[in-house]
Amino acid sequence: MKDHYRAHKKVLLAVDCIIFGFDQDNLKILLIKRDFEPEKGKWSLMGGFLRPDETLDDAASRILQKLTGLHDIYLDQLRSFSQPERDPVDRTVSTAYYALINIEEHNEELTKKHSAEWFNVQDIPPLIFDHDEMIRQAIKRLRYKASVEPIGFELLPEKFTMRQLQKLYEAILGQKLDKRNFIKKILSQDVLIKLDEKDMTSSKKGSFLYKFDAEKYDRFKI
Amino acid sequence: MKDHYRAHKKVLLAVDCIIFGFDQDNLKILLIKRDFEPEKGKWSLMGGFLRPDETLDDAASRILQKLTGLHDIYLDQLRSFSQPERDPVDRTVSTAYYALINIEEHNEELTKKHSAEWFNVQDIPPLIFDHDEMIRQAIKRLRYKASVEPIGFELLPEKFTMRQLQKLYEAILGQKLDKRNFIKKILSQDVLIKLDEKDMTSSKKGSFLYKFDAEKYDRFKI
DNA sequence: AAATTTAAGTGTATTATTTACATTTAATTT
DNA sequence: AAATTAAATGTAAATAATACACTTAAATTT
Repeated sequence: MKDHYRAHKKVLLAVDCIIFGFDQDNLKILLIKRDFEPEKGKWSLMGGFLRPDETLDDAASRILQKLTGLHDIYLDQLRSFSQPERDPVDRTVSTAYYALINIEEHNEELTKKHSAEWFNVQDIPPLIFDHDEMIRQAIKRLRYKASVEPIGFELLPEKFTMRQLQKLYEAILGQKLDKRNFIKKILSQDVLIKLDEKDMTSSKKGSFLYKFDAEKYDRFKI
Repeated sequence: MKDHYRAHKKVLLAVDCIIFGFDQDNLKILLIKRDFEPEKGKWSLMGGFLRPDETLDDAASRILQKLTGLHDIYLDQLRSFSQPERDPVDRTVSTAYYALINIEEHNEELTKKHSAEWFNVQDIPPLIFDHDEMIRQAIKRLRYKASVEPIGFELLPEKFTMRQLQKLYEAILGQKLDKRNFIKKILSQDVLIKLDEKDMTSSKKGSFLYKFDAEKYDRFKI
């Protein structure tokens, strides 16, 4: 190795995942009881360390898969957190990622293992290190995204009603929305396909189901 | 150190700075001729390694100050880049920051040292590693910022004309803007103070100078 | 002193987007 | 047949974005 490089101290690089889910009412985050020291037994984001042969994106996918068993999850890098004393054991810089997953479809795999548990975003327990700050920033980012591009494909079942989609947006943005204006706006984005099928569980009349037009949805993404 | 931690490989953590400046006509980026191996002599972003006692933000400030001599520069974290082979010498993850500085006020300090040179954003030479990708993403971020909040305080002299501000926006966004609509929009944001003073260099009539209202400008920031 | 030159400064009409707001409809249950 | 339930729907008003061209202030030239 070149001398110039040798002079510098290496650090541990961690990845922490803010895993968002939606349960038809509330935006939730998956937390785990940390099973090693320090702070063993406290609530924490799911995390792990970067391996020599992978990118941070790879590491986030791997860690997410370990917890959820799921491949091909939506993941986006949030930012890196680097307070020198954030982890008291050893200098560790952590890059936070956030993920969106469908709770209903994958609930069994999730909470069995790792003593994982979903918490409403308004109701997060005390967390280790700077994980609360990571969550704060992830929510801010998710809100921003919801305001500029369609979102929800990853958080909803394949077929969903307008009401469900609106509730998801309300949960993300933390505010009530007007039904007519919401529908108008969403339909103008032209990313939904209206199905010939109704969901009959919510009312006597039933409500039409929609699905995302994957191609148009992707084209919309920034 | 705890066993759990010992098992993981440490990496070098670098910081690279995309330094934006504006010369009254073009958006520019400051590059340096790299003075060590590998890739010695090639153009590169200004960078350095994280020290044990500092945050990534601190490191970016320090590195920026080394090159520019300037304190209190606007700096924002872009994201971390982690391809395993991005630096051929040793595994190095780099966190990119972008900075905005006023070229005119600081040109001497800058280009003397470190064989630094300003390049138009449309005209960046081949760079080492993944620095071109970092620049691409930084420009994208800067454009986004310019579209949602006032920008330019850091890139313009203290007093400036509407024409200069418009040219800055045009350089950032890479497109011509309508003069009347631009002024209307900027004034509606209520972050400018019109001075009783004219710049007489650009025309016979002279044009009024403005400055930013620091308090209102900051309140606008996301 | 009048005419010319130069860039600064200004307004309005049109279109698109966002917001506020209430009734009707389809199907089931009683 | 009447009542119930949530779904579905439209319009007017306000705000924001866009397109577009002439007048003005001061210096310079004739």
